[in-house]
Amino acid sequence: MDTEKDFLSSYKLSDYERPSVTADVAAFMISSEDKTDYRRNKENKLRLLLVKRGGHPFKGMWALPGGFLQKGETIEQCALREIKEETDVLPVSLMPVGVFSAPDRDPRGWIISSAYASVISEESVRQVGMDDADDAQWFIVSFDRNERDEYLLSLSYGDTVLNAVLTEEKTQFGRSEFRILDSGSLAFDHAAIIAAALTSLRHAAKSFDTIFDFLPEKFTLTAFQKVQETIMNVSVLPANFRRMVSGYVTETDEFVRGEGHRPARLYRRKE
Amino acid sequence: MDTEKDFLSSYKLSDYERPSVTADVAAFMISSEDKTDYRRNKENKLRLLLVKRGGHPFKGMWALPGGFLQKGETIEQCALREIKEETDVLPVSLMPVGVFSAPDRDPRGWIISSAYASVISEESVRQVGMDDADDAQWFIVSFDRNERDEYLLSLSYGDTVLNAVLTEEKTQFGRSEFRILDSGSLAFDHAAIIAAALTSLRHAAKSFDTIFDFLPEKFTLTAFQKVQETIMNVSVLPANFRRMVSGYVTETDEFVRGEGHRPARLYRRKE
DNA sequence: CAAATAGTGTCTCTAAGACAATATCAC
DNA sequence: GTGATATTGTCTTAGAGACACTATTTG
Repeated sequence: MDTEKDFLSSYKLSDYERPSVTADVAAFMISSEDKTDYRRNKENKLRLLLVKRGGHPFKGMWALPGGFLQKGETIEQCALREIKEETDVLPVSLMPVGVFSAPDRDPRGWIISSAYASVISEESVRQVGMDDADDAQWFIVSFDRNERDEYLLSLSYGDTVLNAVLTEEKTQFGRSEFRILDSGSLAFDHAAIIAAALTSLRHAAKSFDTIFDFLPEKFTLTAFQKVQETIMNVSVLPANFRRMVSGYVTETDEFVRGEGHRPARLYRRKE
Repeated sequence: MDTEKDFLSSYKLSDYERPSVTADVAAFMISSEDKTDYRRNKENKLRLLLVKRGGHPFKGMWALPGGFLQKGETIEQCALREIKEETDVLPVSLMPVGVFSAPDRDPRGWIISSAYASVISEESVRQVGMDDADDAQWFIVSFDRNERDEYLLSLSYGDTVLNAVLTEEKTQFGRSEFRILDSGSLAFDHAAIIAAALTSLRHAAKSFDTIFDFLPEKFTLTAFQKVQETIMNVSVLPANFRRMVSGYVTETDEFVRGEGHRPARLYRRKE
C-alpha cells in the first residue's frame, strides 16, 4: 500500500542542481534638507540605500543590500532581515518587485534574486543616526526618461555619482522590464532592479496609502504633498491636492507654529 | 594581487543548503459556450488549467501546472515551458504573481515557488483540441467575496467541484495576501496562488490591454465587452463600454453576419 | 412582424485641473 | 507691513454611468 506518509518518509529531493536564492531590497527614504531661508519650507529628496561591496565580485562598487535565503525563513523575512542588518531599522513596508533569474546575472554562478522595494521613514533613520561609515549610504535618486525613451537613473552621495542608462522593454500585461545599457558602475544587474523598484514605488504611490509609510504619525498636508511630488516627480496645485487626499486623512487639533508663516494643521492617516 | 578574475576562478558557491525553485502557472482562458437560442449571443466562462497529480504528495488531487527551474533558463522561460508541456500552446502573456516561500508549503522539503498568471486565447486551445485526457482540464472559475469578507474560490469541471475558502490579509502598499481556510482539495498552497493570480488578472484587466490576450485578432465590441465582464465579474452598459474602449481599437470593414440580428462590425486592437 | 443584438445621442454627476482670493503667522 | 505658507471657493473640463432611442438582421 503506497500512502502519502510512506511516500514522504522515503522521499528525497532529487540531486538536480539547485540555484542559490537571494533577496535584494531597494530601501527608500525621503530626507528633508535644511532650509536655505528661515521661512521657506524644507526640500525633500528621495533616497535609496546602497552598500559598498567589500569583496569580489564587483569589489568596491555599490550594490543593493541583500543576502541569501536561509532555511526556515520566508523570502520576505529574509528581505527584512537584510535591511535590519544594514540599517538597524525595520522597514514599514515591503513590496515585491520581481524575480531576476538571468543565468549570467551573477559571475559567481547560478544565483537568482527576488527583489523588493521597501520604505523607511526619515524619523526612524534619524533615531538610529545616519551611519557615517563608508560602506552604507543613502543616495539621492533621480529617475527620468529622456527624449530618446531611455531612462536615466542617477544616484548621488557627496562626490560619488552613479549614472545608469536603461531602456524599457514592454511585456504583456502592461508590465515592463528594464534592460541595462550602462550599469553606471552599479554591481550585478542592480541598475535594472532599482529601475523596476522605482516604477513599482511610483505605481503604488498613486493610491496614497503608500505615501504614509514615508511620513511620521502626524504631518501637515504640505509635507504629505511634497513627499508625493518627490516620489512621483510631478507637481500638483495645493488646492487640488488637498481635495484629493481629504478622504484619506483626519485632522488633529495640533498646529505647527514658529515657521515664519501661517501655522499648518497636523493631520493623521484615516483608518 | 587579488583581482576579480583570480577571485572568480577560485570561487565556489558555499555549501549552504539551497532551496529547490519551481515556477507555477495559473493559465487562464475564456471559453464561449454553445448558444441555447439560435439568435442569442454566446456566454463566456473564465477557465483555469489544472492538472491531476499522478504521484505523491497530494496524489490524485488537482494542482497548478508547474515544475522545477532548470539551469540555464530564466524563471519565466521555465513557466512558459511548463505551460507548453501541458497544453502544447504558448501563452500570449505571462505576469508575475508573487513568490511563495513558506518553509512548510511543500511536504517534500524546501521548495519555493515563483507564481505566474498567464492568458491563452480560446482560438489556440481549440486548434490543438481540448485534451480529453483525465489529467489536465480547464476548470470553470468563480471567485467572490461573501458578507463575512471571506473569498470563495470555486473551480468546476463536469462533476468535479473544488471549493476553497480564503481570507485576505492586507499588507502594506495596498497589496494583499491570501490565507487558506479551506484548500478545497487543491494541492499544496495552490488555492492561495490561484486567488492571488485572479486578483492580479483583474487588476491588470482594468487597463484594457490585457483583455486582448483572450481575444482573436478581429473581434466584435460585444465579444470584447463580454470577456471584460467575465474577468471582472461586473457588467457595464454597452453604450458606455464602447466609449471607454474606443481609444484602444480600430474598426475594420468586416462584419459578422448570419446571427439572427444586426451584424456586428469587427474591430482590431489599436497599436 | 418579433426578437434579438448593434450602435448613437444626451443628460447628469463626479472628480481633476486651473486659478483667484483670503487667512495667519514671524520678523 | 512684507514675505512666506495655509486654506477655501469656484469655474471649467473630461470621463463614467444611466437611459432613451434608432438601426439591422433572420426566422
